[in-house]
Amino acid sequence: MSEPASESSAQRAAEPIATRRMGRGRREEIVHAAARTFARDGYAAVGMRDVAEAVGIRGASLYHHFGSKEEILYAICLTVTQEPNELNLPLLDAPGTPAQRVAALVRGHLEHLHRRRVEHLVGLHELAALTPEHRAVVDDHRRYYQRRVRDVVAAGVRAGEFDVPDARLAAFAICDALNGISNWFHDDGELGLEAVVVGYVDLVVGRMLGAGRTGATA
Amino acid sequence: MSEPASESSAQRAAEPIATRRMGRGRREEIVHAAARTFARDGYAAVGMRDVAEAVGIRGASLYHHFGSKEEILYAICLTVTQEPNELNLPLLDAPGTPAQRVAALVRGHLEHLHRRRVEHLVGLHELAALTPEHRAVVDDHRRYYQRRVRDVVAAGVRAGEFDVPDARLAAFAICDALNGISNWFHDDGELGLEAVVVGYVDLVVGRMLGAGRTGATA
DNA sequence: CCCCCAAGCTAACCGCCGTTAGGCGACGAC
DNA sequence: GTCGTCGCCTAACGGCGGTTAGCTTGGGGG
Repeated sequence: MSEPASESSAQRAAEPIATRRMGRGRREEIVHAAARTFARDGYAAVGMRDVAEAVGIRGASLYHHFGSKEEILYAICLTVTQEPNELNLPLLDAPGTPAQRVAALVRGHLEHLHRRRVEHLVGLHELAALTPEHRAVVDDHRRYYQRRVRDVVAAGVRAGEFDVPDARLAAFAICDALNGISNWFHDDGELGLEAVVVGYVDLVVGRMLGAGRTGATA
Repeated sequence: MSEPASESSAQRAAEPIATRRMGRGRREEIVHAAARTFARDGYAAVGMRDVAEAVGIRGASLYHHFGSKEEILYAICLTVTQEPNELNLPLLDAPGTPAQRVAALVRGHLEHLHRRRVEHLVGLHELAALTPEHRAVVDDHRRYYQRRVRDVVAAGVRAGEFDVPDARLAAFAICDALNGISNWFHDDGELGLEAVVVGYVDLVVGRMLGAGRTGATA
């Protein structure tokens, strides 16, 4: 939806990023490889040459796809803020009770967290390295997500389905608990993704929000 | 060199004699100043000269107190992992029901989070910059804390006071929700610390752990 | 009274890393 | 065919920043 018109693309040629369709797959490849490296060693400890090596090219060649190192980080951060907004938030607009919709959001959030695991690790920890403008965009996306969560919680409270004194606090607790998962979840751990999804839907919807008595969590 | 630069002489004159005698407190002063700077600009973007300027000395002089920049970061990380272990975990050994003990831990945790706010911001986000050995120590402290939380949750479940299917998941959710607070809490916000403490004790102990029915949370 | 050490300073090094300049082969369009 | 341009290359710059070396000073213990 939101197409951030970066001024840096104007200096390069009369061809903005949006029309560069050739390198689209390449861009995603670079972003993903960079995310993996950043997640393992930290953004600051990884050089452009390292990122380039991860995709089999030379460091300077990266500048044919991205204007700067920070732009790569920005792309990573967008996939963990903008993408959930586009994929998960529609679940809150789907038909059903607030409990059902929150449950669907929790599941969708965790599946996205799992699918883009390395990107989330980077996007949660390396925000300080972003340009102030990019940081503002990312923060806006995240704030909007939290606000939508808060709104659906408040709606559930008004409908008598949820029972929490403060929808704001509950929304914060929910979002923090969900996002924190990416810090400890491992594919090879004792807990499978589905077990975590079921457990967190129960914890969040059934217990924290107090919707267990209506039995509408499934 | 008979006449030093005006700037350094001004700094020297601005520092009373008290600075000279503080051999022990100087480290803490540096750590706190560094934490504030790291929290605002990010560890990588802050140079030793910046940290030094924050305490009124020159960059090279920092090496009389710390062996490296990473050692300062390590000290910060210890105050947000080792210190909670020493201050908060004893609350779990105090007399009382599991619900009361968890409630006390939540309060203690949030108060420490507030007292060492900048240190927590750094300690949560800059772990990647630590030496592998230091990183291991910090991770050990954090794992131990989480394990103690899990154990008291499990104890409450065995005592019939809590009602959660998986103590591990509940402990993760609790710790993540608590630590996440430092990312959004502001002293000048609408929510005061005490309101957050009360709200989270209710959310975590009363609702997530299901101890509301026994009325033992206070 | 003298010596030593803690704590600070200036100067400088040096290696890393983001970034730029300019060239070269391949390939699709005309 | 030829032309442009896309993607990649090599070479190199520029400087930032952590770290070291060596000096000065002031205060406290012997």
